[in-house]
Amino acid sequence: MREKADSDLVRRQNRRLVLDALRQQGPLARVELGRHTGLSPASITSISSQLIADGILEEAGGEQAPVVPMRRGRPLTQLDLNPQSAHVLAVKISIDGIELALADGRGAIFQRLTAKIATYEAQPQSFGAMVAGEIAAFLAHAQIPPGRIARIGIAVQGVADSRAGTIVWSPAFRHRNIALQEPLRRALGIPCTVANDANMIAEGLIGLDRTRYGGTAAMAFIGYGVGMGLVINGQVYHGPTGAAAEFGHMNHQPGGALCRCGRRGCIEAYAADYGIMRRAKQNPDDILMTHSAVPQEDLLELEAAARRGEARALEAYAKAGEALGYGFARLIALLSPSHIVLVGPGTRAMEFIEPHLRAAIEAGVVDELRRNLEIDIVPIDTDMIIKGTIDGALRHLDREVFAHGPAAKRQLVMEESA
Amino acid sequence: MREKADSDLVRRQNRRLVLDALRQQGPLARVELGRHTGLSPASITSISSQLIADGILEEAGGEQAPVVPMRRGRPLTQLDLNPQSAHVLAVKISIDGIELALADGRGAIFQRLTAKIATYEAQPQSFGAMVAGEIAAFLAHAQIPPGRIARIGIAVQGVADSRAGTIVWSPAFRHRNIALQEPLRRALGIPCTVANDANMIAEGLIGLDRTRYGGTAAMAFIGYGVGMGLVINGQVYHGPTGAAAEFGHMNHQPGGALCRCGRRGCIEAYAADYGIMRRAKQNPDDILMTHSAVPQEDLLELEAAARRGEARALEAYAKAGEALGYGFARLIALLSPSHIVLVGPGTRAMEFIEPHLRAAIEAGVVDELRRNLEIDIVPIDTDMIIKGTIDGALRHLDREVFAHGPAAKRQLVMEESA
DNA sequence: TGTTTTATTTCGGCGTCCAAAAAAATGTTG
DNA sequence: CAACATTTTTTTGGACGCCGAAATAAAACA
Repeated sequence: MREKADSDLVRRQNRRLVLDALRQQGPLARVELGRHTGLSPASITSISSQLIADGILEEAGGEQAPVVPMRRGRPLTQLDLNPQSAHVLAVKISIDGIELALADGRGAIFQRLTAKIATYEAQPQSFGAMVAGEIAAFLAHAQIPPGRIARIGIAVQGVADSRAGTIVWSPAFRHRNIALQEPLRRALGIPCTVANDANMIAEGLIGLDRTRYGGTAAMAFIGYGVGMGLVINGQVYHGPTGAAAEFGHMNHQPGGALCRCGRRGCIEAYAADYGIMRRAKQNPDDILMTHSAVPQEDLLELEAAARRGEARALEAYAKAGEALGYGFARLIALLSPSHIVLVGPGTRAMEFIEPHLRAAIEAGVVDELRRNLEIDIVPIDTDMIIKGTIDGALRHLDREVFAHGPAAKRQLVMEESA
Repeated sequence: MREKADSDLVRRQNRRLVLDALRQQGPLARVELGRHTGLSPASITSISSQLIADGILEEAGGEQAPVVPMRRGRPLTQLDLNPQSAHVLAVKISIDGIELALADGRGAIFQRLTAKIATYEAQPQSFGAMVAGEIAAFLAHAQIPPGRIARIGIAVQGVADSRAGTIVWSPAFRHRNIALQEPLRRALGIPCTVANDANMIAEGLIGLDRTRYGGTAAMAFIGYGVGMGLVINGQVYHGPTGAAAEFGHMNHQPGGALCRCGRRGCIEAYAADYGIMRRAKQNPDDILMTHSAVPQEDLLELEAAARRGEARALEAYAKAGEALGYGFARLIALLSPSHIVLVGPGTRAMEFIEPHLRAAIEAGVVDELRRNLEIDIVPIDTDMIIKGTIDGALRHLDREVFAHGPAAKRQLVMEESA
């Protein structure tokens, strides 16, 4: 509510409504678009024909299975996003690894690559250029000119400043404040977004089910770390500085267990892989194990131990549940979200964690505030970060580019009349 | 971004921009309105003349001191809100007391009343009618017909459901779920908002300084209880159920001190008047003193004791600071607001609380997240709740009524042409 | 009194929406 | 198989609100 309204805003908003409906629902006929957006058939005709002319939409080829084939009247002509409208690139950076995925305008991934890249010892001055190099090589190999890529989304563990386009702090890096947006823009000429990986999961979940998660929800990722994406009024919340929802580093216990971030008592220090493992092995609270990830075998063995009923394993999971539960209780007191979603490999052991988690929520927050709360545990999909990054990049494109329409339009009109 | 855009939306949005600018800046000339809103002079003329015709604005009488008197050119004609456009009523309900204030369309209070009213033993079925009775009597005495009141705002301690228009739980009531909106609408025919008192303080602070608090900020009230108003992207956050930002009942310490809400370890149980007093007197943590407010003399005496350096008083304030500080640390991890504002009588003892509060924030949250954080301690103004309630009601009117324009317009146009 | 300056209003054009009517494309039926 | 029914889509004409430019208004200055 800061922007002045004029016919430009009207066009932008309504074009975006049409694009949103198609992203959400898949191919739709014009009448259906009218129902979804509230616009009249006349307006839909006008908007969609412009979007088609702009190369953003296309009429679906007749091979589309007619859903309701036996009906009188003129058949529906489905409209869909034009996959050629633009390509987007999702980049996921983890400890000493980088994952690239190239998607078309509909979000379908058609090329991907996983590569080693030295992150932990990387220098802030040069890392951006290194990533740009990886991307350039990947695009060259895929035979896609960089100009076809409309946007790059980068997901990274830790604190990202999405405004400045930098990695503020990440467990994957020894150094701080690593710029990415600016080096990539310089090297490749492509705009880019840097975001926390959990925020991208939230972005993906919104794409999956907007009616469920489109209100106010908290998505917690539990695994090698504890992250969160916060959805407030249907938007992933980024906060004034572009860094927020650091649930993993929300304090649970003053002066408590040592966390990777250097503070004491963070939720992550109890509920991330390394925190659980540390406790299960009865290692002291104030010692951090190596910076590399906890081996998968060890985690599976711990789950097996818990299944056998071994007290130490159960106790470690209980403590994780308690830390998570009190964290959620505190979050609920502040925001009272309608959904809390748990995702990530850590949910494998949920049977041992959940009772303590729920008990802590009950002990920690007034009944009234959690009356309409649902807790969802979503099956693990390691690709969710990549998918969410692509979704987010495409929605950004819709909003900031496609909704505006081509800047050249006025000139074309003038040429015609001349 | 759910609403379809048409000329109706354009009118609404731009009328609202004009109203917002006037509420924020006071009287403005048309050119200045143009600068504030981004609209062209032609549009401002058109919009303002309609708003004047609707009785919402008026041209300021010449008695207005010309700010820049010696200037060439046609002098500015100031426009201002018409105080007669509507009246709003603010109601503040506290333990066994009710406060009423009647304000004009500019927010100036011109009539007020403080009365006793039995809240604690009030029945959920009848309390709404009782309040309606008080209001009717007040209006009769003020010789204002109820039809002149466009909106009632009710501020109450505790958890309010602003969607349902009820008091969900409040320390001022023994019973729960007390309906207000519906009884008032039935008895008086006036729409009404029920909100938490701290949210209304936030509303008032936004009105005071929108550039400072119009982004993302947390306003904490410290006094007989601990409340919070959360401003997210310039809007007071109400949450999906209409109840949120229950900072006072955010857990600080699992299994800790008993709180008025019945849970253990809430921040309020350490930082509200009764919590501080309990600790200073070394009463056990799990005993609640009477439900009446802590006497003012006792609080002043405790402050004096702290000033004399008495250990028990200092320790109680230290504990309060720690509870508040860790609460803020947790809040910052989630939302990283740009401002935290402390208001209320509890800030009188801030010199004893603040060092511990700041130490807890430092211990509890990564440096990066609090880099752009400012903590403001705002001088106590007991009237802030009333003022904020009025501000909120007027902004609601602007948005939902004045921005739309009269429904009769179409008919008028048709009559003219006939 | 005429000139300069600044504020406001008027006028004509533009872009987008919508309702209603027309056109298109197909199924149904005698 | 031609006329009718039904549904989708496009076309047409009118409304609304914005804007730029020109006109008008109201003062100070000279």
